Amino acid sequence: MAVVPQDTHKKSGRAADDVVRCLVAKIHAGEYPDGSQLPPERSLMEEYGISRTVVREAVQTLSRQGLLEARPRYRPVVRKPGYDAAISALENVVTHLLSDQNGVRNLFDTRIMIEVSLVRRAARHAVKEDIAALKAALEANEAAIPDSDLFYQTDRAFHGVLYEIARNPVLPAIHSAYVTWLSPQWSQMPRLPQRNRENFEAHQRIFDAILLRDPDLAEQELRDHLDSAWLQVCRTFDQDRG
Amino acid sequence: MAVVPQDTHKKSGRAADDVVRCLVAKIHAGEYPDGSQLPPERSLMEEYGISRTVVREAVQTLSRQGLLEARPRYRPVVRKPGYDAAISALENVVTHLLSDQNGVRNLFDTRIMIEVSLVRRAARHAVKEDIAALKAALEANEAAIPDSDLFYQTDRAFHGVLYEIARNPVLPAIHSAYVTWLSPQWSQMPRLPQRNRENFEAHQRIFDAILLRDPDLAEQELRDHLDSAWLQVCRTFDQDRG
DNA sequence: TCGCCCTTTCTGGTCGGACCAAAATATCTG
DNA sequence: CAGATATTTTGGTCCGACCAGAAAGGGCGA
Repeated sequence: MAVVPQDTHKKSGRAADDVVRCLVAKIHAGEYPDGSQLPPERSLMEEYGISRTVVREAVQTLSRQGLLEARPRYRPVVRKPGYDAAISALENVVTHLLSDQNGVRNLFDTRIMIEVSLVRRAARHAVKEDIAALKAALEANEAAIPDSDLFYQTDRAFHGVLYEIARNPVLPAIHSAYVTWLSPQWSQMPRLPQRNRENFEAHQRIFDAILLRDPDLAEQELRDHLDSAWLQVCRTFDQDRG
Repeated sequence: MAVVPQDTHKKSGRAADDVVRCLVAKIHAGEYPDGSQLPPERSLMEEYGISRTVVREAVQTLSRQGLLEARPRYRPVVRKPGYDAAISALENVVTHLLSDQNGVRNLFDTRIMIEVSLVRRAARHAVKEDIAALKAALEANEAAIPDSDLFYQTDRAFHGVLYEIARNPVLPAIHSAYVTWLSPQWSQMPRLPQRNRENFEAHQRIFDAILLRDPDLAEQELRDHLDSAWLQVCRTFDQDRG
């Protein structure tokens, strides 16, 4: 019997929205614990006194938003979404926003802005574990210079360490978002060991600046690094730059 | 008779996803111009050779993602989403992430980080139009000290100017996201003219630091301002702080 | 008794048809 | 021509049905 949804007749035109609200509340309240599976659609339609159509619409909505994980023929699984789930919900929209070089530039600028903040913070507050992690990432990066694919991974990892230093779970999610959204631009670039080395050396300089506890220098090195990366992208795409 | 969608039989288990992809492509390609309305569902089901169920599912998906605006009983309208549309798609997820004070703190920290970047940038690169805008916002803010509601608006507006100085359309969207998501915390705080005055003076100091072209000072003033705001919030909610 | 395979049931995915109410459109009237 | 009215369109909801894959149950052999 469970809770007959007290029929909160919002003035909403959509029946599914009420169900969505109710399900959200239940998930939020822990009535559907994280990882558990939702009742079958046919149970829900009985419980809420609505048709399966509406149930499915509600489930789909929650699924699109990342609160449910609905694989093709399995029962939907409750998933308290992480910060990264949130970001994946943006995929289609972001694709549109990035359709022109302008959008890419705008996004890239925010990346510069954020990473500048991160390195400044690192230069001032990094503890030795952070330094060690950076150093490890840097060495892996150097070792990967001859292998461009591996270099790409270690490059990402190095920047990823920066996003973790603040110990704010939002930031790694943002990093993975940048990687995902900007990778189309990056992955088409020619990868030459020569360029790998230059990028590694940029990483090295950033690392050194952090070691020196010099936020301004770290910022400058990072800006140079990312500006250079942007130039490479622009050259690859043979388009005007911002 | 319209374009029979070349039936890109992806291995996808969901029929609606194919339609979604196709519609996204058409919107993206301008075949459905921004602002135009989508064909009726019954036309689409004929065009794609699918049932109305699937059509509706696809439309709903796009609507949730902000590419369509589907008011209850109107034809869906094509909307090339702006950066803010993207953010509104996150609402439910973010609501969950903010369910505990920890999530709020994490989000607020990113706000501090970003606004620090903004004021540093302003201190270094603001042109006189920016200064003028800041000054105007500041004066409006001061004039609103006795009226707490109005003060809240002008407070928001002052910070909003900071987000506009970089002339990156992503940033104002982020600002409005912060305002939307963090307002539940803020709006329940007692609003006293005394506190308004303190906040205004903080704004004043930030503005002065920008005028002085002193990024470090501007950063410090902004941190003090936001840290203070956070303390107020914590005190209001009588919860432990991070 | 244990483990494997087969059958039944369950469940989500899709379909087609139907009805309603509101919106859009056409039509009629003054 | 304008406004009121009738008709068509269209989205929202519901129903019942079928299919195919997944889960569960049961029987058989070792």
